[in-house]
Amino acid sequence: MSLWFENQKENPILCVSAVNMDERKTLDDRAKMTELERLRHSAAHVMATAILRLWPDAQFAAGPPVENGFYYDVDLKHRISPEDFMAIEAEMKKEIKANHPFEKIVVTREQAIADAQAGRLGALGARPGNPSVFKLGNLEAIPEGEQITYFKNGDFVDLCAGPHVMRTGNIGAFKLTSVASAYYKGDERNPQLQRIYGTAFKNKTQLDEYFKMLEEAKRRDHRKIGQEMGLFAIDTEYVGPGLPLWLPKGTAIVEELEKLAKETEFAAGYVRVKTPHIAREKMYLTSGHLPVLYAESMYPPMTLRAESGKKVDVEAQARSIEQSDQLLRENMEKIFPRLKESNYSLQEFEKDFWQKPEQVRIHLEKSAIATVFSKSKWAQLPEPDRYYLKAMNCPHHHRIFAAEPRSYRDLPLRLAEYGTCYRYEQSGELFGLMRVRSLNMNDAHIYCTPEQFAAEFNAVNEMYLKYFKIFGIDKYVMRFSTHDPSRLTGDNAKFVNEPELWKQTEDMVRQTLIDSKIPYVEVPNEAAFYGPKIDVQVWSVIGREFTLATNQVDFAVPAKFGLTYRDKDNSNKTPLCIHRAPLGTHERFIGFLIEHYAGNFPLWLAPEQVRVMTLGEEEPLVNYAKAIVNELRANFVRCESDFSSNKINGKIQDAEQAKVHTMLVIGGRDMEAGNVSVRLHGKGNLGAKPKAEVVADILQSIKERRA
RNA sequence: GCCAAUGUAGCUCAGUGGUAGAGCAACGGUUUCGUAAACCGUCGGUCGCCGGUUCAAUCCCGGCCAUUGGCUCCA
Repeated sequence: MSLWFENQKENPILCVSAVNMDERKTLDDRAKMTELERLRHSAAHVMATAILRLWPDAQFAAGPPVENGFYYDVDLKHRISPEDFMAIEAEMKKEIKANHPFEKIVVTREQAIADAQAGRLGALGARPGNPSVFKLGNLEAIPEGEQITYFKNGDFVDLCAGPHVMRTGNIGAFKLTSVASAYYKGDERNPQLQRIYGTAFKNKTQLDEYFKMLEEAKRRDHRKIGQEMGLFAIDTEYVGPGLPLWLPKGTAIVEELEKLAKETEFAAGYVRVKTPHIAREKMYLTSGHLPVLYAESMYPPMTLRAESGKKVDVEAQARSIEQSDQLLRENMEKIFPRLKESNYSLQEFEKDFWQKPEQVRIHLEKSAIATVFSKSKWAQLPEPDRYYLKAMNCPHHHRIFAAEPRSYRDLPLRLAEYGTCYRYEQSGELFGLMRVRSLNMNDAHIYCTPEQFAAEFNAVNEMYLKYFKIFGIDKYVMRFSTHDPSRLTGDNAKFVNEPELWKQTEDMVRQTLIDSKIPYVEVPNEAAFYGPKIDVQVWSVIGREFTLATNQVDFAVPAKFGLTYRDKDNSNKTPLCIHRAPLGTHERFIGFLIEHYAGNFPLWLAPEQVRVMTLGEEEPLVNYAKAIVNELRANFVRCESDFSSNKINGKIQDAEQAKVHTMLVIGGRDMEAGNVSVRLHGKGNLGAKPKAEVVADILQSIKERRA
């Protein structure tokens, strides 16, 4: 159940996209379950019933309806695989055929605890010695005074607040879809359970439609289309997982987006900067990314240290020392007897090294030398000099702010950059272009005074809306993320420890949102480490949901860098900083656009905007066609040609499959009349038109960024 | 990172304990075609990587890597 806003500003505050109708929603929320959700919730119970018939010792945790179906989390020794689905579905059918009523039973907390301990909850009967452990946990989460209920279908009794359909027979058509894993209550410290997914509908027709829709979604998948259209490639073997290569066609889109951003930002008073991709450790110790708050999302450092004019990889040495083996050392000592001397320095070693014959040197790996040599030297090495790949652009921008003295007259200062960042996302999180390790952010940092904050923050929000209009994005939610005070300090600290500033800035953002009447939802505990933020969550047409744009407040880091401006009263003050990325990253944004348009990009974005093809290869005809190609290319239109000996149907087939936006088909008749025949991708033949008119229309459409 | 599934030619996919096939693409030739596939031929693979079992492994077993579906995390 996802709620979104259809680009309207009617209801100022709004409800949550309840992806999980989970155990701990309020009873009120649960009562709002739609008919279909009830049906799926009931299907989850029936599935549990079936699983218990096959594996009586299964322990169940939570089994809610979700956006496209339902799941039930189960703890079971047997690993359920899709091969088991048939058997489970067969048991489910029996339960549905039996048409048991769903009976609601009200019990006392004492009774519920006793039943759980007897293993009777989420079970077909009492299971001595096998208590319903997860149900006990769920019981604890139910507030005092709230009614505790069971639902019973046939022999199966479950702790459940409902609601359900009347009878098992009301579950029309269902199918198990996948098995995944999930932590109990979503917490990775809890045991890992098997999550069995299924879906259910009122009838077979709707179920079939759903699977058809999934097929359609597969066709639109950005990974598939990106591959077919030659937009990007991910070369895990040579480049690395999560590090996409933009092929020429994809780069065309990248550059159109950058052009759009640059024009928009220029008009909004931004200035552009450029920064390197790496920085020294001090940068991130100062910003707070290191040592804790962002460390696990960063690539490990490159460690450099100058010694006798050579770069030495100190970290590699350290690792090698730990693993060094005696044999290696002995072999090395045969070649370099002085290694046995404790005061043998690296400089001396180097001299000796270069005196050895090449055949010897060639077999000595650098790391082997480091291993043997540094064993005694390690303690003498100076502090390593570490460089990190940047995970964010802000620290570099802060240093640009610091590069010159600033006056209140300079503010707001808006520094923009399409900056490339590198984040070490966990391996299981990588996903096509949507979740990658190298990302190009449509980034900018706005340094302003508290008085300027609301106007600047709003201007950023307005910029989102402007972009969304261009791309026809009408399903989105603004998510206002705040901090969790319990995570300012301690082992699982997630936010900078500035409780007062958190409160002030969160109030400020909330007020700005309310004043501007932008609909939003508030989500606790999801702020950036340096301040509250607004993310814009969108849904691609195939129902994939993710965060595109972001607008974040930073009250903490400018102060850590000692950034100040001279105010009217001649005092030095710390600016506020707004981090914003309305187009998110190229990777995710283009991934989204591919699915949004199903690869059928509007003319201005299309990788290949125009293809000119001829009927035949006669010279005059080809020359006429070439002149058109040249004219378009002279106007920066991405125009290709097909003058091959292929038949026209074949050429058209090729162009349609390549999703070329505009196809210009030229034969003798067109040439004689000074015409071209226009065919639009997916729209068929529009017939012959005067050449000049067609060219002008193409240029105009691109200029206006027509949808 | 965790759980599960998957990995065969550029792409989509067959297949087998005895060192592999199809269609499309690519390349060469023939064809000169008015809006979604003209015809013929050729090339193309360390069957993800490493190890084990076996006379013999792409197939069986183990480890690793990657992808996918989720979990956790996030632009």
